[in-house]
Amino acid sequence: MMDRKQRILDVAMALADQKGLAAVSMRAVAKRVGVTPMALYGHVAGKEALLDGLMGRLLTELLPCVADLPAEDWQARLRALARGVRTLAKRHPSAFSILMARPPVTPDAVRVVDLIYSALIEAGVPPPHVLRLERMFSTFAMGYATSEVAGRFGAGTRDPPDRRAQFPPNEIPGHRRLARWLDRTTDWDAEFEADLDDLLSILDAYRKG
Amino acid sequence: MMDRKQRILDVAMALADQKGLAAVSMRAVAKRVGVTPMALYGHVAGKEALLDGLMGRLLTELLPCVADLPAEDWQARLRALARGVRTLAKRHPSAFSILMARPPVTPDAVRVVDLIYSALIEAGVPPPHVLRLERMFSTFAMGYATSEVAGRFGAGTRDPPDRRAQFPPNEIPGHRRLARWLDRTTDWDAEFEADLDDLLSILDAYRKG
DNA sequence: ACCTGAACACCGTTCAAGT
DNA sequence: ACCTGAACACCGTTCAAGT
Repeated sequence: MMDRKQRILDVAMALADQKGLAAVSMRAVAKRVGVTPMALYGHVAGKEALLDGLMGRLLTELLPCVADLPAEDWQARLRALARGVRTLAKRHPSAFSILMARPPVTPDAVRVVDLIYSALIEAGVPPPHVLRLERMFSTFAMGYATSEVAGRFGAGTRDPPDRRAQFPPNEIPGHRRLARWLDRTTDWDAEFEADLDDLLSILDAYRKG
Repeated sequence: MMDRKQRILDVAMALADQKGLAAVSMRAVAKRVGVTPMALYGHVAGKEALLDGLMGRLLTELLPCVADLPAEDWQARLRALARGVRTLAKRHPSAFSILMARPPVTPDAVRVVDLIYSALIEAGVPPPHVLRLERMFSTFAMGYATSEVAGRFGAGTRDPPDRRAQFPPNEIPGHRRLARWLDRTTDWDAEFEADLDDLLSILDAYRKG
């Protein structure tokens, strides 16, 4: 038999994937594990610890995305990490939001940060800028993925003619001028890659070697 | 007497500010309003609608941050918006997370997006890029503010010597090489401004006029 | 060491009833 | 039109008790 704690986290993640994060309750997890709610407390300190455990799972799942890439190819590694974040968000859309909502406390969080630090150092970014640019890079990747799965993108432009019709024309002049483009559908993969290009071009400006 | 719905949202926001988003329950709001929980349902469709109402409040509070700035000064407007987002997050740290967790459905969400569209158009960014760069810009500003108030920044580096000590030295080589800088405290205001500089420099590359 | 049962103080929401 | 009371099906967690 498997470690009980791992089984609990398996069940919690499956529940999040199938029914959303709101359905991840101590009682629902216990029922699926086949045990009384109180039995969970022997393996997990409480609900908060359960969510931290899910965060750990997410970060562990992210780590292998750079495994095949040599340390020298820092651009490929940064791109792979960013794409990995987005893939992770699509695999676990409900649980993913934990990553932006709570402080990262697991060891793998430090490992992920270290992958980005190492890539930036390899790129020749001076150390004082590495810390900041790591945060900028990860903030963008997580923010984009979160926005995508949470529906933040598209909600403002979804059914745009209807929404725009609610406003007097001069109140939202930007939308008015962009109407032609707002009615197009967006290729989110392509947009993400274009954003990555722009961000990597920023890094270029800081490289010294 | 004030509109009941506005009073309900006042109370909900105050509750979020004082006791966190988890304390914003229909029952707790009703108690503070001085009414039975069921009485709320006449003015708000349910808990979800209540949270949408809070999102509306946040966006309405953000809008005036560019009021004094002329449309021509698009750089000042973008900077003011980004700073406004961050100020908003500090004023309502708990409620702020709603903005990244749910699709923006209020009219003011469209108005905020329009301010950024207009600034980018004013800057001379070609229309096809405006939509993408608006999302990149807002994703960054919201992501930074969310990370800051949710504790995502700093958690990995807080008490860094202790955390680093848990790892064999070669497993996190980036942290090892950056140890000298990791032990410094970070000026988050300055970091945000530096990030803004970098993002605005990206926009510069797309300007045509 | 690991689990259970009963209990406490909470949730969101429905529904029928009151004024 | 607006509110209430009782009820239903849930929560997280404590505590004493079982094996």
